[in-house]
Amino acid sequence: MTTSRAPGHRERKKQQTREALSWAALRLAVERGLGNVLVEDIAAEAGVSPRTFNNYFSSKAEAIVWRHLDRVRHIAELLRERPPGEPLWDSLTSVVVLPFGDEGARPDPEWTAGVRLILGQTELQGAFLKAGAEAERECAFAIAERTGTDVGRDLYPLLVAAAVGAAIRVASEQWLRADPSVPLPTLLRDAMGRLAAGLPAPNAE
Amino acid sequence: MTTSRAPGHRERKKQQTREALSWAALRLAVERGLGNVLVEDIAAEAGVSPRTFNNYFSSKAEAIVWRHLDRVRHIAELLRERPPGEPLWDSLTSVVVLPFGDEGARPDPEWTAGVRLILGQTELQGAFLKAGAEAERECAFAIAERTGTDVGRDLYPLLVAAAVGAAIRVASEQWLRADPSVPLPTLLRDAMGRLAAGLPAPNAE
DNA sequence: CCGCAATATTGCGGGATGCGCACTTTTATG
DNA sequence: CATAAAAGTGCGCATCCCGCAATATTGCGG
Repeated sequence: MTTSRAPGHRERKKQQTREALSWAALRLAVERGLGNVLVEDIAAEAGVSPRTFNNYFSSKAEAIVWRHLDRVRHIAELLRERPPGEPLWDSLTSVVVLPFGDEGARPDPEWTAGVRLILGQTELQGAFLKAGAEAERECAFAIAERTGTDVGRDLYPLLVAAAVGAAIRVASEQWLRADPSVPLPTLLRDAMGRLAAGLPAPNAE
Repeated sequence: MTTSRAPGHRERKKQQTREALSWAALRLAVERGLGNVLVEDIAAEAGVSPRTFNNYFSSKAEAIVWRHLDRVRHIAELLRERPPGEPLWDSLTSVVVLPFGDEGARPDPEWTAGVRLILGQTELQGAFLKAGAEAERECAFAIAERTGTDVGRDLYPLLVAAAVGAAIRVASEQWLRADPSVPLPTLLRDAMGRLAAGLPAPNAE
């Protein structure tokens, strides 16, 4: 649980194995389809026994989605590093955009394929959302610190975290769907801006 | 079993069976714990063969969560029935609160137990969230009609739907956690109000 | 540098699941 | 009433998830 006083070198290798497994799972699933990948294959790809796979992940889906979770998890940390004076929603927006590369940056085909796989395969969506929810809870704590609220009693921090999670999710979906490719950070900023503005109905026209 | 006398309502019986299965799954899982319930038991409880269970649901989790999905699904319909003049967020709030009973109403122990089970058991959360996401997509269409936007091109309707879904989720969790029981509709209104207000940081004090 | 204790990995095995396939029963239609 | 369509059923298999116990690896103190 507490990561602090470990000598690290052992934990390090574990994390390495975990990453290798997650990576292998994603790669195989992308290239030959989720249904045609056995746990056995993933383990082989990562150089461990099939049984070991389940020491790290309790399902294929969990393994594939883990990289995402790890990524979004950083958002909470990043949020804590923001200058305390900054308005909350400015912090949130910066922090949400950050892990997804700079505005004009590379799509990163590896990442794109992963997102496409996850959002496409029905069986992964559950795990994906669940991972997202976990990440949200961590963010909620950071938000609570920031706003002087209590995760246990006030609904505010969890609500904000969930809303932000929703924004990320929706922006990502739209990003994949967008025909003339629009940079994800742009979509994220748009979504966050609307949230902060109270999601007013767009003056249609 | 009741043979529906009216012709054509084969669909009716199917729905009936589906409901029986979902109901049985929920009931058994609540009373003896999810891990101690076999598909076989659920099927027996509903009076069909185990194989038939999988014709309706592809997992225990899906069966349990289905009732929830069915419930939330109505929100989209309800939204379409609102007077077109009403401000969007007023409509949304009404419609969100509606399926969960009136303000001062019954807790409905059956429902409470179900929610508690779903939010507690890790294995159900994925399915639960996935079902929620599906419901959100349906709501998005209703919102798009209402606001003259396009689900395929604009990110607005999906964003609003996802935010509303987040509000429902968070409010429900808080409702279970609340020590001096607070009515769920109250929490829902609170959450929706904050969303519509742009989730301003509460003036701490 | 060595042996010991903690921890990680592995193999085995069983219970349960999800689903394809073919067969039987029920229901709707002409 | 005959017959086709659709739902329910039984069987079997590939896979999965996990507990348990044995083994290998790692880190630490002497």
